[in-house]
Amino acid sequence: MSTAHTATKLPPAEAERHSPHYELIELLFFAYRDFVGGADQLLEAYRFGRAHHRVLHFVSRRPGLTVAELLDILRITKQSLARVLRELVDGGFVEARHGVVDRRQRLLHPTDKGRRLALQLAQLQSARFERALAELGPEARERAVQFLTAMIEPEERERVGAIARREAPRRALRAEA
Amino acid sequence: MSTAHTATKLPPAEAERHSPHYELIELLFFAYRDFVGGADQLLEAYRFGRAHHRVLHFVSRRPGLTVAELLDILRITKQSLARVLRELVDGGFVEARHGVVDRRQRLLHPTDKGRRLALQLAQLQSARFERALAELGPEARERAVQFLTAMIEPEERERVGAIARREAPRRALRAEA
DNA sequence: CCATTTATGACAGCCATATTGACATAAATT
DNA sequence: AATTTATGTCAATATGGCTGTCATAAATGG
Repeated sequence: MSTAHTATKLPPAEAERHSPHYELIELLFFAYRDFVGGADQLLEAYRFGRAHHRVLHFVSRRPGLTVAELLDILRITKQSLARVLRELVDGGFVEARHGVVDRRQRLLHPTDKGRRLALQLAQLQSARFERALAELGPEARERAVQFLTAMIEPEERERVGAIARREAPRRALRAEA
Repeated sequence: MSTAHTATKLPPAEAERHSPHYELIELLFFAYRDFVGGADQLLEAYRFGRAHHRVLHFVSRRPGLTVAELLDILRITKQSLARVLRELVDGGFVEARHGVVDRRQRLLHPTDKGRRLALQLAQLQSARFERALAELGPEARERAVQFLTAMIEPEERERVGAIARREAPRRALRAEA
């Protein structure tokens, strides 16, 4: 595979001269599949899909999130978000309060019911991390954070980190009704 | 949040008494999104989707794979596989040779064209690992393998490992035409 | 104050990926 | 000869995306 392990000078080859990290590629594929698999099952009971989960998750994590911010996080289109958001609102999992500072905005909040479901889902996925970390050493958590962060596009990291560490939105104050 | 943070005895709670690992959950979400994102772009040029990628990947990794084995790896239904496999065969990326030992089987092989595309995709994703690992220490690779393995369902690990380490299929010899 | 931009919603239609269920065929196994 | 296995196929359906277009209300800039 593009090798040439003889002792020649080995032209660095534009793409990548090493054999690909197949093991890592596959482990990440299977790890992610199991990671989302558990939640999917629970969601079925509510007739929700992954899209609902993602929306509910970020709304719970950042109450008062605007639709635009959510679109930016999820990187989907308004139309794709519309249906799942409507279903979550109709089902009483999320509610939208119109902004006071900017009354065009719909600031999204989880209801108690939404918070409970979001927590349940987070605990499910968290349990997998908990078990994995327990199998590894005491520094495993910190290392996992570093590894996963390194896997994210550098330009994205700050934004992602802000969400993950639950910092205040960079937008100014946003009172709401 | 089912809390009761008053200073009562705090029964250990069946599910999980700690606050969930939100940071890890979100980092994995974003890391995976970026991980598959690059390949998705390349695949568009061929009018293929992720499903095609997965099939091509595993067929390239395990030439001679049977349809049943592939279904077992991907955990999708026969019908879901049918279209993408047909498109890959029609496009000349994969070819099926009927088994000699068991003539019902279709042993799947990548063509040269298929191998090239698979390699290109693997290099793309591999480059992300390469960059990430370079940012971390020299033991990062081994640690990543351990972490990702720990994230996989224990009962799945052996099977996954067999694929990832590219061991011979557990089924006996399978000559082919 | 008017024009423009912004935040959001909504409709129609399309595509990709997956599902289930039913049925068909050929080959292997008992 | 009967059954099981490996595979294929058809029809119908769900989900989660997409694009394009249009509408409305509110904010903002000249």
